[in-house]
Amino acid sequence: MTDTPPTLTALTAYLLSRIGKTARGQVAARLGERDLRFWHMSMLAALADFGPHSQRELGTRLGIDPSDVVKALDELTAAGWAERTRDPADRRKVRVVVTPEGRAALAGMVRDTEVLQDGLLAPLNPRERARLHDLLLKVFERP
Amino acid sequence: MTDTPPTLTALTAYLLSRIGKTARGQVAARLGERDLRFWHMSMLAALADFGPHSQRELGTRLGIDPSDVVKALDELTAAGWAERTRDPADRRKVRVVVTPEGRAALAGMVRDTEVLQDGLLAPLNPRERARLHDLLLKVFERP
DNA sequence: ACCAATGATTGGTGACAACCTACAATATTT
DNA sequence: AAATATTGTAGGTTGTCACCAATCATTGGT
Repeated sequence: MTDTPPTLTALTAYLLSRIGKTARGQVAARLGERDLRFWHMSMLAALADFGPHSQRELGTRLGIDPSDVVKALDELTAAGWAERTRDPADRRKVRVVVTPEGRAALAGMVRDTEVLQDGLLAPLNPRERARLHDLLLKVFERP
Repeated sequence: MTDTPPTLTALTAYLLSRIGKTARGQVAARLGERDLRFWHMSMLAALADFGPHSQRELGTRLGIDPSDVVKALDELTAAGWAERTRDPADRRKVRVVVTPEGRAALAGMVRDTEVLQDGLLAPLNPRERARLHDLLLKVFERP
């Protein structure tokens, strides 16, 4: 009775949308326990992986509106996870860097996500999980 | 510069969430051109695949609040795609059936989604697409 | 020196999903 | 018959998300 219509499950796009939503939901719930949102992690990851950004760079990289970047960074700096300093070369720009505390927080979020992901992918064995990740990556990096 | 942080792309949960979102977005955009929403398709599919439902059954099957089912059905019946008749055995219940026009509309939406899905999965060859669908299905039907 | 463009910021907006309460009609239980 | 539960319905709330316009400081070009 709780079954999903086959007409829908026959569509890969539907499965992606549906599973993506539960994944998103679980991550959001997990992060929410510590009053975090999805883009807290995204921003910290961007800063940790690619080094300092201007806010505009951050926005374009993550596909977020510049005005929303401001609000997000307000919280990150308030938590002591990122710091804003004026770029001396171009004083309009803000140079955003991640702090060691920010890196630690990011590591925690990643671990949480991995635990959760283990549950989500429970029906798959390690080889299948790797295969799934590989295929998703290909789709994601649409060349 | 538009690259996504590897810390994130290393997480299958992130890829699922992200790709799912774009899939959802594209389907929503496509349907939106005809003033349709996601659950128009879900409901029609449920009715077409499993036969008549009471509204509560529809709601629990699709994970939608009963009050929202009402609003959704208002639109479906207004479009002539579904019909409400009182269940003679239990006059509290409403028996919801899909009309032939509803089935035709559903078929159209499915075709649209398939076209769109072709674009989304462009980086994969047919064999890979089948494999992806298979893996997603396993995850979806978590036993 | 002036003007146009850029970056950050503020303060909104509209759309939407999820949820919740109250209620009327009907069924079921006591 | 009376109390209780279920079903559909109407209406509203909340949070989030994406987006937009206006503003201010700063820069680069002319």
